[in-house]
Amino acid sequence: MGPLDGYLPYLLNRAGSRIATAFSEEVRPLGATLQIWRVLAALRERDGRRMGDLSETTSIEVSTLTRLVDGMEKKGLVARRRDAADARAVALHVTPAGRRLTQRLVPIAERYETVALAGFNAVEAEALKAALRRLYANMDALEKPQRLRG
Amino acid sequence: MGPLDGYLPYLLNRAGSRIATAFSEEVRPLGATLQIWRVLAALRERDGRRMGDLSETTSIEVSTLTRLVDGMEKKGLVARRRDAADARAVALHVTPAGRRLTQRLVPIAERYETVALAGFNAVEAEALKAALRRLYANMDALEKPQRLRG
DNA sequence: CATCATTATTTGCATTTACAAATAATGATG
DNA sequence: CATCATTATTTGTAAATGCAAATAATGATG
Repeated sequence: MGPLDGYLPYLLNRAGSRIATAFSEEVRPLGATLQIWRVLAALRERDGRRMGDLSETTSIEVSTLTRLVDGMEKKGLVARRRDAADARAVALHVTPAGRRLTQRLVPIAERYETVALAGFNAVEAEALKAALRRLYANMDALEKPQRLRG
Repeated sequence: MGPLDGYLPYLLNRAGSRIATAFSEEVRPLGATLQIWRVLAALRERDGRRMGDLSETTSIEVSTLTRLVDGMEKKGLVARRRDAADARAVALHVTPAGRRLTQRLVPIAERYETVALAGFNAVEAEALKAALRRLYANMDALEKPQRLRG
């Protein structure tokens, strides 16, 4: 393995960390954090998600998510409800206050995307996104082999 | 802003987290962690780096790095030395034990790169890396405007 | 050489994080 | 319907993290 800046996981982490740090700093005055934004963004896409689903989408470990949601509930941003279909599960719903905060965060998030992709044309930007999706899917190969059901 | 999976920072974090989690799990039996690997990899590229430099290259916050290095020193992987040129700075050096651990981690790291880029040809892989470097550089625009010196 | 602004690292401390174990509910199976 | 394996979430607890303040050393400046 040669220089760090030819190593993909390094480049990925470096870029991700830099966006994350800058974004965190920027939303702090609004009383938000990056993790809160991730949850709100996931619920904005689809409200009433379960904890497990939310954990998967946000890449936040479930036990961490539980406590993050505790805090968001205290702030009145979301509400836990027992899932109608399966009472083991908890469905999370945004409140009006949560929606208002989301509305303030979306433009910031959009700006980050714009800045990050400055100088990329539409084709290049889409190629990058496609590559990242592909990369994510490729990692299936390293997952603990799942027991087959049935 | 539309669906999450069209949002670049989301894709970036998702891919990065997935690699990070899998890698962490895999190196745990060796007594290593992802952060330890990051430090060792940076020192492998260039030994005797200062803490600040190391923090920048690894994306680990300096105060966190200090304590991480404390632990690595206790494990005998690295040694702190006062920087020759500037006694305010601390230069970090790998020990033989650190080198041995690095040698065991490199093949694992290489495998991660291979798996992540499965199905990419050389041109596509290089394009992705170039895009990530570019994206990282683009974030300069959001940095707190630095006071000019002189 | 004392003072002072600057830079590099460490420490204090409160919060966040993650693994593992505990709890809660489901859906068979007998 | 009691039992049991399975799935979803939470809790216990120790370690990692990050901001802010403290410490240490430098390099002018007088």
